[in-house]
Amino acid sequence: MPDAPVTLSQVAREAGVSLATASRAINGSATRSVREDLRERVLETARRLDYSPDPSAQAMARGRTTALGLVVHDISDPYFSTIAAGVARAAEREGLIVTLASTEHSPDRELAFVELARRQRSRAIILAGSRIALPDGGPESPPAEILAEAAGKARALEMALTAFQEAGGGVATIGQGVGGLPVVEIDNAGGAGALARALHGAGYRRFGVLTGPPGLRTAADRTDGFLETLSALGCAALDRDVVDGNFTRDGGYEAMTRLLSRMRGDAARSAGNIPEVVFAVNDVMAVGAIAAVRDAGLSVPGDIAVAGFDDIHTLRDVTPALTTVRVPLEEVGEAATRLALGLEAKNMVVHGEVVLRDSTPERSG
Amino acid sequence: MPDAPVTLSQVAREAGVSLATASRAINGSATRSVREDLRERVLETARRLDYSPDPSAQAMARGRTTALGLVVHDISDPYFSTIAAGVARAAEREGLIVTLASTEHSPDRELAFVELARRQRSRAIILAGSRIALPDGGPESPPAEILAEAAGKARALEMALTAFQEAGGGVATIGQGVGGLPVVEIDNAGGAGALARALHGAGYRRFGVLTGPPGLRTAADRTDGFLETLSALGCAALDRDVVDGNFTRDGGYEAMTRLLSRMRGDAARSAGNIPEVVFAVNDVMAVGAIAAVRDAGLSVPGDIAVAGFDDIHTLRDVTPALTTVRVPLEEVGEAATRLALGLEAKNMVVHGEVVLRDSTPERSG
DNA sequence: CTGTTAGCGCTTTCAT
DNA sequence: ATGAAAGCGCTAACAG
Repeated sequence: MPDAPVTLSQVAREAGVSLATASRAINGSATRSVREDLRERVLETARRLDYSPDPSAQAMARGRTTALGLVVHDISDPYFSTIAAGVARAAEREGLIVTLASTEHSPDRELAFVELARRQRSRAIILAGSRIALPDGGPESPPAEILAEAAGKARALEMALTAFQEAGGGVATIGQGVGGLPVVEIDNAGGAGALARALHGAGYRRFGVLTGPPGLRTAADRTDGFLETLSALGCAALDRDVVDGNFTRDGGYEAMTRLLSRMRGDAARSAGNIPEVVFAVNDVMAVGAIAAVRDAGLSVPGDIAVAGFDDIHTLRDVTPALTTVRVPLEEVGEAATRLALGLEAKNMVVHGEVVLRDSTPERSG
Repeated sequence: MPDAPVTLSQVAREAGVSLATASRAINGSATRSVREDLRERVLETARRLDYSPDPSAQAMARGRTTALGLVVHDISDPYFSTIAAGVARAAEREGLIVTLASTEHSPDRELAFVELARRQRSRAIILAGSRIALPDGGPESPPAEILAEAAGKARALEMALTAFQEAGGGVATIGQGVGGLPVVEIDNAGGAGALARALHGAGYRRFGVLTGPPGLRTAADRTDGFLETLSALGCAALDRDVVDGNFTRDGGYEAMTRLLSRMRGDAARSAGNIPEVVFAVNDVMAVGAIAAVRDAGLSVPGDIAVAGFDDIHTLRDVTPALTTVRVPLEEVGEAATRLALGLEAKNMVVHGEVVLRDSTPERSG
């Protein structure tokens, strides 16, 4: 027979106390206290009956749930799944249940989940990799109407987040700040700059960049940080390529293919206009870029060196080993959780660490 | 001001109807119906007030939640995160919220989550990669007490799952069946067998196997399927190695390293006792194995060919491209969701597809 | 067809 | 220190 879960009142009856006392004994009330022997008795019967509270009922009574919402673009992307692992660990430590939303890059779905979190009275919500930030309207930026629509959605999301916060929920974003909301900031610009400096130090002088999709702040910051450091060093990128799509392996492949074909057609090719190294703004794209180089009959790093960003663990064994900027993603997830829960001072910033590997060998000459 | 979410009674009042009518208008009661104009009016006010129901309250009243529990070993493992993507997609389609549990390979935590799901009255629960199955007590099997403990935990888990089911929850497991519970079975043995046949067809005759941790059914089935087909073809594996740890990249690395050192010391080495190809029972391990071969100063596939299992998307670009058995993990996740929800007939089985790539080139001679 | 009224399981005043 | 009772927001009998 479907044995219904044991309720608190059963425990109370069995222990010979009132419902209220049982409740207080089990989750120690702030104001009231319970006589030692009674508490003992209640706890013991609870254990014996294998009682455990119904989260929904507690949520109703307390006006807040025990749920922590995690919103990612795509849980199958190792960037996000690594963050998710950190969040899951930290959440469990706090006794919270994590509810996962994989938006598949849809801003509408992102918004819907934030609103769901609010009405569901989630304890907190963590947004990873939000597209919230807007492109700065550079030369390759999309048409105005698209921009306006994106701006509208970004604003709606920010409002929803703020509303959630005002309703008492905790919020944390991962990546970059959003209108004053708490953030575990990843120093994308700084990391990319450090990478540029390291590559320059290794003897590279001619650079290409696969920038990732316009409108993704993470991508833009990495690009900018890289380019700015480059010019500070007296170099300029030879070529940059905007990747459509979503920061993916295939995006990296296509971008590199375009970059390569541009080089081929280039009359200035003999003038040394070929990048010695190409920086793809994340590892997953870098891997696609390497594949593209190979499919074009060239070699990495022989003909072109390639560097990425993130240091995705699963990609640790690609060949040649990828030069990248390590970001402790799992820790970022944990930090975001603590931040969202108010266990931590706000707005921490995580710095990446440059890791030079075989994909960008020291360049002698 | 923390604007509290709009409640149904506010909507009812505003629309000038009773609470019950409002409820019926919004989620069409099975038995009762509502006059068209009233329904309209309610719906309109609900929209205007931006009402949305409180899931906890609905859960209490209805006696069941809108939550779908997903339990995985490690969400940062691409095998599981890909499954999770499928589950998330299917769940969203059904209007369910997925609550994620990453157990970090702890059977205790697995059990705890199943029990949580029950008392929380989750609609359904999906277990991926459970360690539920027991080793068959082969020569390398662990000591009896460990076995007994594992058996106890497996039994407890199965009981919890059954209890959950009897309480009205849906259940699906992924990988292999568990005591008659619904399962999206992955034909691990068949896939591994097909791989063995394909490698044999490509000219390989001397095989090694990195079997993965004892006690993991998925690993065991793949190993067995491979070895059985091998002997049917008149071959035997030269060497097999048990990987401690958890089916991971490092596990693969270590296992391959051990296998290699065994070969070195082997007097029979000149007698052709070196495997031509090593089958690692999943891609992640295979990647580690390749790294180990290289670190030993040998090459893949020049000195040793390597094959994996799963066809993890993120690993698509390792070099050399990995021969593997493709498992449509995302679809598996979707199927499991439908199965757990009773939208699908039970116990589907998914067959993998052998994909021969550069890591196991045709062997002439 | 609509409205009234019990709860769902738990927390929390408010009395005692 | 304990208990009785009033909800939390919603659904589902049960009356009209």
